[in-house]
Amino acid sequence: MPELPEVETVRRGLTKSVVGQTITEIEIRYFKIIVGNVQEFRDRLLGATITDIGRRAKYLLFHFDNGWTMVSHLRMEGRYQLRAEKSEFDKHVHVIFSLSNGQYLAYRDVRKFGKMQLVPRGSELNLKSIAALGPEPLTPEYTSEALRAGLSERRKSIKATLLDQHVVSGLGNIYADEVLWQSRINPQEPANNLSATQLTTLYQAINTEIKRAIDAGGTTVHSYVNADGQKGTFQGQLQVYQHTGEACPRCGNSIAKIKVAGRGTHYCPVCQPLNS
DNA sequence: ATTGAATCCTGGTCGC
DNA sequence: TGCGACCAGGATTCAA
Repeated sequence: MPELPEVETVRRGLTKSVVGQTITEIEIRYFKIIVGNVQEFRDRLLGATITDIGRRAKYLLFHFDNGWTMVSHLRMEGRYQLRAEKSEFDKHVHVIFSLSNGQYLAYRDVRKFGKMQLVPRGSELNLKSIAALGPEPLTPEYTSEALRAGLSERRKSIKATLLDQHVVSGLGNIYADEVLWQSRINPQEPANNLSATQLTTLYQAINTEIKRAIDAGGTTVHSYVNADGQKGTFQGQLQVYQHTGEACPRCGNSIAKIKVAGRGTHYCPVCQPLNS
């Protein structure tokens, strides 16, 4: 599942490969990927040139020279592919942009959970879903005080709270498990029950982990591949995610997998104990 | 206001 | 070998 580091990696790859390109044709094979009127989506992007690509948390923001911005969320398995021939796309490709350089930029999504939406440039941050996002790691808005305040009013588990994009944005199932392990916090610990030390440790771990993952080009799990077709390497640095039954790198005990808030959760029961 | 459940999807896995 | 049942999982919607 692409999280902030993976989306940032995709953003950088696409910035190199498609900025400056003009959309000459659009083929939409599965309409439900598009939020809003499909015909308007198509009409507004035909002839438009990509000027730059931004990002907010896990949302990609394709800015066009005609004043429109395409907001794209990859959800579970969405990814972009750049190919020389349309025939190279399989049945999971749902939207194909023909580019002025003759290449094709496609959106592929096996589970069809991803969404694309066109909004006037500058209004994307006002979208309900984006406006409600909490501060994201590695930005001035993400402070230890913001984290403390956000967690203090949540009684549900810290794992569920980290997945909730309203407190901190950009984390998903992989990095939530990893930062909790780094911080020696039990995933089921109520968010408002963290000690001051745990809060400080968690705050730092989130920044550090996200930065390291971005530097590594993200984590490649299952279907995730960035726009260049390259794989990120951060999976080699994961300590608990998908390491069920293996030895905890810190204490040697067995990594457990449980379900928290409906999500598979990996942790070490020995060095991530519940607070008493 | 917060919280939990249901929802969307398909490939993979399991049991027979 | 095949087939039905079940599951994962981010964000949204709805209900409590």
